[in-house]
Amino acid sequence: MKKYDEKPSLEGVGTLMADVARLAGVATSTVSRALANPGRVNEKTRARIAAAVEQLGYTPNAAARNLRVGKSNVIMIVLPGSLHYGASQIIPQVLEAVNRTVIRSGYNLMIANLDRDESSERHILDLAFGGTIRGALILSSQLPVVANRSLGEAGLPIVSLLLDMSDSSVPSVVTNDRQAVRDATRQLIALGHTRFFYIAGPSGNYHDVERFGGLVEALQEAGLSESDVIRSGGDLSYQFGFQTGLQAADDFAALERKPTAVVATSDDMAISFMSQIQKMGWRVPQDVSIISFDGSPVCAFCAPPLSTIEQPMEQLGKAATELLIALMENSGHDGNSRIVIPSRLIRRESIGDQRPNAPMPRRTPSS
Amino acid sequence: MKKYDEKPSLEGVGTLMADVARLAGVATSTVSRALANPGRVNEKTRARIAAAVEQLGYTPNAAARNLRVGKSNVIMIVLPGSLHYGASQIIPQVLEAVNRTVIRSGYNLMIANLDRDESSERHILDLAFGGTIRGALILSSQLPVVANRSLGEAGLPIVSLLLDMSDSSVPSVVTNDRQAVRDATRQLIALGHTRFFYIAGPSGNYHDVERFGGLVEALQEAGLSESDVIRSGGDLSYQFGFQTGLQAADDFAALERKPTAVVATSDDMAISFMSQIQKMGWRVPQDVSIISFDGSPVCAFCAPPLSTIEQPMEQLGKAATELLIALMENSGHDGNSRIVIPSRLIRRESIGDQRPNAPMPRRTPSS
DNA sequence: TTGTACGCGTTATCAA
DNA sequence: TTGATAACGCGTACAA
Repeated sequence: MKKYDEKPSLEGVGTLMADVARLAGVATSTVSRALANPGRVNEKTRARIAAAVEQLGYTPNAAARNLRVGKSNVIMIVLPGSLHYGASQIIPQVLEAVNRTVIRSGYNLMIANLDRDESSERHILDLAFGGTIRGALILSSQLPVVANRSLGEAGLPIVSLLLDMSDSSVPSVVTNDRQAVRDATRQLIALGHTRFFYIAGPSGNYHDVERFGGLVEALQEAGLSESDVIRSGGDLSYQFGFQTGLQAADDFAALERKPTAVVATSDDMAISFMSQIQKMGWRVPQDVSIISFDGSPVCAFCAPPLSTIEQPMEQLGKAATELLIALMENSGHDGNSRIVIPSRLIRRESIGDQRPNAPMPRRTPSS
Repeated sequence: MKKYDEKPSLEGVGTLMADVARLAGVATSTVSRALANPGRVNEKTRARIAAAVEQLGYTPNAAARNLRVGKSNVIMIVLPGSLHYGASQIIPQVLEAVNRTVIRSGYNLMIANLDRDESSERHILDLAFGGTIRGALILSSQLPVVANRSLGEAGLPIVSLLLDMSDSSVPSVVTNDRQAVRDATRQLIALGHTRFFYIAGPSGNYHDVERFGGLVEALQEAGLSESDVIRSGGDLSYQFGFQTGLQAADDFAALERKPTAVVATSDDMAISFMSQIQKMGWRVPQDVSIISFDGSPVCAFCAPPLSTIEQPMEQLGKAATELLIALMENSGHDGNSRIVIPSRLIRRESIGDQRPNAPMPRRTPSS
């Protein structure tokens, strides 16, 4: 007989299933059964076991169980590099919704950050290939790949949240950004707006493509064209949306013929943009109308209150998590599903009328 | 010989240490050693093993390792019930800082939410007693306790973040809220303010006690007293800071003698409060000066830009995580340590001068 | 309905 | 420096 370890078990978690079994006067297998499948054990012994569990404060060891059953109960959420990338407001909300759903289903949530460096990719792959996680929720446009391992080939279910990756056969839960922008733009056009200013997030991004696309579609419907919209932003070096908005304000100020309607791709951008152009002398909405994206609560308290296309984070997080869990539990993986959740414009005073007979006067700022 | 399982290993994680050993022509124990302690193995075989690992894309199974070594590499962060409780802005920041530090140290971060119900407490305790986690970071004022188990007795290191629990012998990393409010209040008093309005978060809360305490201390220093400050807020039924701010504006409007200085305990409250009282006809800062807490970036873009006491989330998260890891790794647990990180007032235009000869005129709103 | 016995994949001990 | 081997704590096939 050998003494390997000093400590017979995990720190402070002294109680083993064997202890429970001893106290209840049964075998460990009976305890295991009583816990996992109470129906398949005599009611009386089940009660005795339950009492012993209670008395000892027994909690099954997760590592041992995971090892034995060959699967974990941890879900990983992969967040884009910086938590506040343009969209500082929405990540926490989605995280909360996801976490709630995860817990409610008996799983645990682990966070991973996908920066653009190899070490964070490797870290994620270790989690996946090391069996730590059972499934992954991705909020980033690229699946991590290092050397001969890639998340797609880890053999675990993946669901993309916010970004549509269904054409890469990653089931996705997204909003109908394109349509939402199209509808919002139609409203602006109906109010007489014909010259647009678009403040992009990281350009080429799925969201950027969809949103800009929706804007252009609405323009074309109305006989306008892509040349009637001026793009700003899209610079990856601006990490905070606020900075992008400030830069956009400078871009705006430099234009000869001012657009009258602005579509910003995040509330942060819109807030700093509006603040800055107001400082420069333009009035919102008399001179410039603004709408943005995300539906941050703070928009209601801007001056004027900011119109924003609400991202239904609660529903998105919940739907994505439920889809992932379904994929984890039914091996019947049905491939490239795609769930679209509608977002809607919350219309507030930042939208103004530009028609010739509009109730509110237009003007050109002095400077 | 019996066939227990259909699948010989974890889903999609087919490669075992035994496979690596076979390919490299060594025993598994040598592989294990080469990975954990490269110095204690012949350089040539180490290289052969490394090549085999690379070729097979081998990743060690975490559950098996955790089981064997009796400890996990997961840190849990316990967030207060609702992610946006008054302080919607700071949780994501702290989460990011914590996560970065956790990953960099080779650990993983798991999220837990401490709602006020028993199931979430039980969930947290299962994580702790089940050996899933190795240490915990707490952002909630109470340690979970259910029946005969309590987090404090799980035998794992705990560090409190933001809330001072060092008197309950939980090492804590906090800001010097009391002093920060005292200093800010002194500045307001120096500008002639003598009547204050305080918008509380959850009252009785550690933060509330500290912040209100700091305010009162400054008043007393100046020969004023607690009766010169009117409290609002503190209502637990208001989940969002924004709602608290709106309610506070109504409270403010109902006062006979208006205070001239407002201290809000979160930026959200201050933003909606300011917006609302401006709508009602008061001017900021001519009639009312406002300072708040958190240092949210958005404050810079309010009208007028909002003064706010910045919470150094980066440093807090980093310090707390490093402390926790130190406690996890050195069993030399030194008990009730306490790290205080200074917060500072970012002074902006929301603070005005109320002295008789002040450059800016006061006035009373018409209504 | 319950007990016996084995193995999940890894690390650590000991002997070679 | 390396290899054989015994655990870590649990779940499950099988026998009783």
